[in-house]
Amino acid sequence: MRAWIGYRRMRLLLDLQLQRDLMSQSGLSEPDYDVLSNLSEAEGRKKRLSELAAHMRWSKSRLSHHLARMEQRGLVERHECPGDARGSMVVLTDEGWEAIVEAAPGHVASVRRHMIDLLTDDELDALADLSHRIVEHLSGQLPTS
Amino acid sequence: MRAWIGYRRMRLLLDLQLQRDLMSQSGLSEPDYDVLSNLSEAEGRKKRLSELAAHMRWSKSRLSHHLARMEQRGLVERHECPGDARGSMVVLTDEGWEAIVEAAPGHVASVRRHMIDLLTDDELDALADLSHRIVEHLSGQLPTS
DNA sequence: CTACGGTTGATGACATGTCAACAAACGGTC
DNA sequence: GACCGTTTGTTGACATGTCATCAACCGTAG
Repeated sequence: MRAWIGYRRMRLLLDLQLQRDLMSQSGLSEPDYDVLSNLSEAEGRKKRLSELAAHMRWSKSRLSHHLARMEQRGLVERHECPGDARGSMVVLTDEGWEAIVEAAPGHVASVRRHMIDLLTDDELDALADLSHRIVEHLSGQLPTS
Repeated sequence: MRAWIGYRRMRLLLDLQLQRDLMSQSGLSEPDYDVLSNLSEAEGRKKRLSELAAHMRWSKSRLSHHLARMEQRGLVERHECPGDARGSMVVLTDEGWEAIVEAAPGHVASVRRHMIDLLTDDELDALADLSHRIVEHLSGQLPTS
């Protein structure tokens, strides 16, 4: 029970803090950051919408809505998908690239300050292990979507 | 980094799973459950709105909106607050009490199944300790609100 | 070629959360 | 008692996420 209560409260406060740091430093929300980060690591800074959604474990609907908003801000673009007229390619714009490049160091520092630096090496190992186990467990029984 | 990535993914999947279990078993969302749970433990099954908000670390606005929705479903009621004509007392209705009593066992079982039972005693201790330390750290630098 | 079931992504309605502005009431001071 | 800064809770506008639905497109079977 201690572990559960602690986890809940940590999750609440940590998210709040990171969200605020990120927003104040770069004007990006965490979902924005995740999308940009994923795209920036992709081949050619672009990715098929459904692949992106699957990798992030977002619904296509959510991603589509979010991209619409990011598109309006000039961070990404939708291009036609060669070989599949249904699909769309999500492309990182130069502006989006700059945004993630500027935001990343601050975000990483923020994560270190509020989490990583507070834990011992043993604790980090334990956390990595246990979260990996839980993720494995849950991945097995998620909807195939 | 492993710890960070793992934590992120665990958080995403675990929330999804628990949310779905809870919703399908009892028709309550996690925020609903948290509100009801808090109220059910309170003196006389009622609590001042701002106290409730502070204890849950929700904004008063969020709580007010959420209560409006829960009130429409008959789970809670707003009463006048004796001694402070501004305030409002949030009161658990009988219906709300039944809802939380029925939902609790399933939710606890769900938490055990997807998290607690997957971890060793050492890991649970470690998680409790590290989350407590992070919460302490973050509590120190939160807005006074 | 045509038909058919499955996939892809967009969309509208709606639930939820954030933020800023507000009115009412409080409490201490003069 | 009138004043004034603070606290309380509500509200509206808006950002975000979910769900069901849809049209267009794919691939395959006949």
